[in-house]
Amino acid sequence: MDGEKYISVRDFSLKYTVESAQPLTFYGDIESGGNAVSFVSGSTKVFVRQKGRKLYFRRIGSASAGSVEKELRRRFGLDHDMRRIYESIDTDPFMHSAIEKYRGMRVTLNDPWETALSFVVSQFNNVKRIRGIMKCMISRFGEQVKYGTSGVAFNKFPSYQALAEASVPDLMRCGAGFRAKYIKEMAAELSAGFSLREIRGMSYERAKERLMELKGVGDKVADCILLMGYGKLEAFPIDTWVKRIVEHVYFNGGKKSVKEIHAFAQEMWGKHAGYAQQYLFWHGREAKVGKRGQASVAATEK
DNA sequence: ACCCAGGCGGGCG
DNA sequence: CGCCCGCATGGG
Repeated sequence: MDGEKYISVRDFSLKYTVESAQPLTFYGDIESGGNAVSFVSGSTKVFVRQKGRKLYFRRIGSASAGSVEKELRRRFGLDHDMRRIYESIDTDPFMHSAIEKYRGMRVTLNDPWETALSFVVSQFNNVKRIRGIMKCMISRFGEQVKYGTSGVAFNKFPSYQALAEASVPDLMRCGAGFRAKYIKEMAAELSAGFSLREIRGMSYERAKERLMELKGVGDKVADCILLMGYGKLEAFPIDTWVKRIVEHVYFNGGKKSVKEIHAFAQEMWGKHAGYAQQYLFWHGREAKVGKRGQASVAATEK
């Protein structure tokens, strides 16, 4: 392991990024109130912490410092043009306060398989339990890596082959519940040759259609995979929170179908709708928008 | 006890 | 198509 190096950053918050229920949140180890995190990338364990405009990192494993820096830039969206993105999603008072409150939160870009597994596990589930299930699967099914004589050891992210070979009861022992059969079947489809690589070259619409052929992947999970696994920033995942928040903030509480909300989001935020979604989701969730006891919020207020 | 959680698949009209 | 239901599990 080499010493610590750093990347200069601006409009970046490691804390908000890792806390906001993205794939890394589900299996990375968040420390120091969100200002530090460690995670395994390939066969290398990476430690990251932020102090002001410096993002410090160190590593255990074979990857070079240069490749880790490149991975961090890619993964944390450090090269996203935040000035332009904020400009295009700062459409109303609600979005404005979301941006103000969580400035620096990035949409992360993760491995497609890691993203797919994370969001299949996320369905009809809560963040705390998703974390527990992901960590269990990593420790039980991920190949163990050891470095040096000090006995430093950690597990790689499990391969889909490993999960395809696992039994449903084994997966359920990690708390996966009724999702266990989806996980096994999706892993089996990938092992049988379903190409996640080919998705990369497809249009958003075609890619979504293709991903939804996987067991356990529906409209919402497909959009999550496209947004956080492929960097398709126009994807707009609609979960119970986003649906409730959009209805409450932009339609005065009126019920809207998922289809109507997709159309609304595209019209409103276009190619950066995915960024708008992440800020809507996190700000709305923290403020309990549309839930009992929330403070009043509306797009037109004030 | 009861309700909910970053939904999806399957069945029905 | 759209609608409705069941689904494992743990925490509030």
